[in-house]
Amino acid sequence: MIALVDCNNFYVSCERVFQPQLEGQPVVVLSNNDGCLISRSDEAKALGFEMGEPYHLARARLQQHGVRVFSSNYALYGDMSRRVLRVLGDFTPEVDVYSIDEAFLNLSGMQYCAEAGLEAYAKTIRRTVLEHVGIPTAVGVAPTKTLAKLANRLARQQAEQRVMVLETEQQCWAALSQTSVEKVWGIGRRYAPKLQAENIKTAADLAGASESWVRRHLGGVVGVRLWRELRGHSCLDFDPTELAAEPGQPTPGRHSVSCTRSFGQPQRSIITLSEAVATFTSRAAEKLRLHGLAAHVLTVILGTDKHAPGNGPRTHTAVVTLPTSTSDTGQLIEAALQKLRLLARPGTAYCRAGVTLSGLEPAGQAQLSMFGHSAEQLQQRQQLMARLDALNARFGRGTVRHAATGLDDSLWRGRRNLMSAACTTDWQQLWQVRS
DNA sequence: TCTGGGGTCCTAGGACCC
DNA sequence: TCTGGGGTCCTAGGACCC
Repeated sequence: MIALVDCNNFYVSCERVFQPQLEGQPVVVLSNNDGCLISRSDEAKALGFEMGEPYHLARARLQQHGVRVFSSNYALYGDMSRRVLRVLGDFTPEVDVYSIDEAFLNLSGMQYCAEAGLEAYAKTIRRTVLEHVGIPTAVGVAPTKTLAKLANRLARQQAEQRVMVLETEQQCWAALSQTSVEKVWGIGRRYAPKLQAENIKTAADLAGASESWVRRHLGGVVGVRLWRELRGHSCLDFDPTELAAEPGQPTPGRHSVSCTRSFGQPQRSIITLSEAVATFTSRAAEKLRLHGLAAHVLTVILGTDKHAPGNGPRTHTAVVTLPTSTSDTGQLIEAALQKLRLLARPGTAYCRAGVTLSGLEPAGQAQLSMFGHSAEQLQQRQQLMARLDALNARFGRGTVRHAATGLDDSLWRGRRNLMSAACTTDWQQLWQVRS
């Protein structure tokens, strides 16, 4: 059996932990660049605010209803997420982290812990996370990941306990018939109307369709996998995440690492674009080293205004294959800027840029003659990166950085005017209690 | 004026090669 | 005059998820 633990309205919950006066109040959290609403308290949902709604369109109504608005504070949310995962790790040795606010727990073989039954065990998980971290969760338990997601949705509708266990086949079918098909994990805005038109209204209707029908109408192998999962046959890998891993230990299963951002203002100057791309490359390289990985493919991305009329391509990409894999910021920046100069068209206004690193492999698979460096030079560069990361970890991101990232990011940096303090990860922003 | 970012997987067309 | 087929790489985009 698989449990899905989901921290509903996670970002709002994080803000509430340190500002308890927000409890019971309508609260929303914005995306990067203060662009859209990405987390809403139940009170804000009840007022009609939608997921992904543009902030500039919602602003007047938010003000009118006295909704508290926050820019996203990923330093805080990331740290709270790690705390939740640490608690979950006490309930099973196998935790598969799905996103910042969701994780699958493998409960097979945990019968001896769950003697009082899976429902009691799920309630204990929920209570413990709330007591230790202050974050509310919902827990769905079922035979497959897709059914656990479905159980989780139903759990959220429970008044108090927010736990739902689907153990028997009858329980699974009952849950499937209570769930409309567009709520199924993997059915998005394109497939939902198609299924409705075929008179498939509920998850049970879909599970009851024939395999060949599903293969034909639901994207081939992807649809069949979903269909089997709904019928209780596990098709999605359970891929335990190494929670205790020290930073720098290779993280398996990852295929790419990116850093892309929208600019506060459109940018035309190659100098500004270069500084932004160098900054994003540095950040991606940090992530790479944190996961103990090295990349041998780098993609530079430039995006024009995706909301402007016209049919031309909205993103332009250029791919570099590096001589060998690396996680060295300097080498990655050099490669990225070389490509950027070929990609950027003079006079074009770009609204977004980024870098994706792929072709990942565990770092340290000695890459001699990398960019013409000897083994000693290579070792020195690795030590340099380790020092850089240690300094930035201690004194804050960007304390020591490459000159190519520029001195002034105010031209291109996105807006984040409403941010709460990074009160669990930054000594300068510790939580203050006034008497 | 102002519309996120980070992922995965799949498909399609053009250029190029043999 | 007659103008194949298979492969790779690149770019772009679609679909889905959180």
